[in-house]
Amino acid sequence: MKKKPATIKEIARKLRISPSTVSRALNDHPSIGLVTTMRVKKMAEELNYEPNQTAIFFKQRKTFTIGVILPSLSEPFFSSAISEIEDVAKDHNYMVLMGQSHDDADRELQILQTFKKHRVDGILISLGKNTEDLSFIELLEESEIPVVFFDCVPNIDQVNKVYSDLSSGMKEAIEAFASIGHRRIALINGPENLLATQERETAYKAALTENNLEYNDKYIVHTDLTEQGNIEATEKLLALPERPSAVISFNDFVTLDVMKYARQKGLVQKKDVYFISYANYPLWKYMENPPMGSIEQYPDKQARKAAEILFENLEAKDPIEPKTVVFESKLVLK
Amino acid sequence: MKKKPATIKEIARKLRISPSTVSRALNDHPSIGLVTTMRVKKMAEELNYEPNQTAIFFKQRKTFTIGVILPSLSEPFFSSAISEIEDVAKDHNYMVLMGQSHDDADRELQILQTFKKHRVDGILISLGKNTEDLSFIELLEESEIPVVFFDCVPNIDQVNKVYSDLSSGMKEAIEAFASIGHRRIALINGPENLLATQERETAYKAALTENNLEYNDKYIVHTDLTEQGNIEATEKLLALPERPSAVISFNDFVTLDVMKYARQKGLVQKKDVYFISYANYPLWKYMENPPMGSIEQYPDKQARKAAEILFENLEAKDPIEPKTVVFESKLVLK
DNA sequence: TTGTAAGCGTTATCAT
DNA sequence: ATGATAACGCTTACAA
Repeated sequence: MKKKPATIKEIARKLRISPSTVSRALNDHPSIGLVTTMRVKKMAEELNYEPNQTAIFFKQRKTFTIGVILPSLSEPFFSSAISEIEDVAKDHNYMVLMGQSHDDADRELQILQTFKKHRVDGILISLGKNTEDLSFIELLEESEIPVVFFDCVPNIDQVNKVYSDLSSGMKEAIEAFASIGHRRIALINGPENLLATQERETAYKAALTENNLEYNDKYIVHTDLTEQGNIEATEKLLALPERPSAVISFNDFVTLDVMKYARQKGLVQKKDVYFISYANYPLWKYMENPPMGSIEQYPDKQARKAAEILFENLEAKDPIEPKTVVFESKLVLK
Repeated sequence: MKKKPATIKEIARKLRISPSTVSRALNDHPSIGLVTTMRVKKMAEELNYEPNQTAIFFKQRKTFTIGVILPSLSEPFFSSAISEIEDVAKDHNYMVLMGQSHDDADRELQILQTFKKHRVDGILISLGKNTEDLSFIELLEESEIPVVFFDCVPNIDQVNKVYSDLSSGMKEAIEAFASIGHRRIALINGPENLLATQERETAYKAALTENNLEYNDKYIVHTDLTEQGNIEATEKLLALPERPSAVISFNDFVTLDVMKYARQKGLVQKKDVYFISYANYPLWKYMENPPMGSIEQYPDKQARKAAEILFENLEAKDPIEPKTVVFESKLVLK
């Protein structure tokens, strides 16, 4: 026994007035008499009337929904980002459609297409680590859906993007190490094809130079970010004749593996070796022996800004020039 | 210069055929000739036609969207839950609207209403810790939106629910402690008003009895789950004349604080005191000195099952009897 | 095999 | 102050 939700027509029929009057009354249109308005509202109440938003979405060509694509919510970085996004969306009376790419470019594209099908009003996206084909951006431009990239952003102009400048934190990290006497500072970097990897490398070299430290390519190793890869990278460093005394790694997860492995090899942290990494893991405070510091990238600030830019676009009458916002990363000592 | 998306009408006009033929051709309706079908598809391609889903949603009274409400994505438990849900949804060609209650009953209700407004086809919800007013359930029943509760479920019949039986894990934990000689086993429980707290307490007492251990109410303390609360609870236990040698806590986050505090007080883990807690933190493997074990509740299994039940309901012709599925919690030693 | 027309629920325009 | 009508884009009886 399905009882369909009440409609404006029904209210109109019961009240023997026209649907348009009902519509206006419900929207407190000034031209409708107080009495009528009251009668309509009362009847709406009685019938448990709820406007059919799908009809409204359809008519208004707007869904009050934004789509968010990010690699994985299991990374604290992104779960904290999406929380901010949800809050901003809520303030604008929008809902959030969510999709995880799991760093899979195909899946990313598929989510994007589904978002488009669902006619989201705007899109926030943090690209997956393997996304290389950026042609979808043109597609989005054609369909005039505003897009803001954050965190992992495409290396092109004329798009909205919010990201973190990795070099400021790298500089602080190397300064911090240098100031307590380290001269052999290694970098455990990520997969070589990643922009994020290249940025770290550039920043690393620049910061060494600024601190009058010699660059030695033996001190840069790479990991594919798996546990196995992290361990292999560590082994390479440990095998060096002049072992590094300080290590900066791609992210906290890498450092966790590296620290564990180094511990097994009998190395004592903050004595034999010091660690700093790009932050994506907020629970160091519980560790008995945390690394020396983390380079923070402030996912919440990035995400909020990205969402705000998106809503500026959504609420603007005329197209807005693409914006780029960069937040400095910052070393935070533990 | 806005170019509106192409519509079926446009294709029809250009091809000088009727919109219905176009519609049928696009949907591979068997009655339409192959030639026509081809011509239509070609033209659709040329015009970059994309069906306006909002119109389809409206007409079909379906949005192919499910809403998921959960307390907070920052808890690994829930981020892993929502990943499963997203995967199941994807298999059914559904999208996921996401809302975090942050354990705030008002916000929970508000999200629920927005979901209803957006006409989601179904809802998955893990109740917040403070939700006491369950009257919204009737509202949902009236609007005939299928709902499946998971993890934190209401204590009523005639609803779909999937949750974890806390007592099996508690039993295993106490057995594990008893088998290595512990006789003074404490419970650091959560806020007293929570169902989850009451369940733990009941299970704790039952398990003690089963293992011929004496129950002493001094060994149950409560925390409000803040760091401060966790520490105070620990202090109470440490102040006891006969200090417990083993501690089961409400969840891993509590244990993290407790372990840290105990360490500061000079207690050595797995010598002076042993820990087990309900799992919500998957990164113990990186710890130098993890607790003895965690009681797993398998968020992924719960969430998947809940989603599957939801889709059964969504795809069923006739109403389905409410289902209850219980997974046993399990002690996993580290 | 294809076309015609009605309808989904709402709102905006134009009349009265 | 209120009503009639059309329109949003699509699907689907029913007709031809």
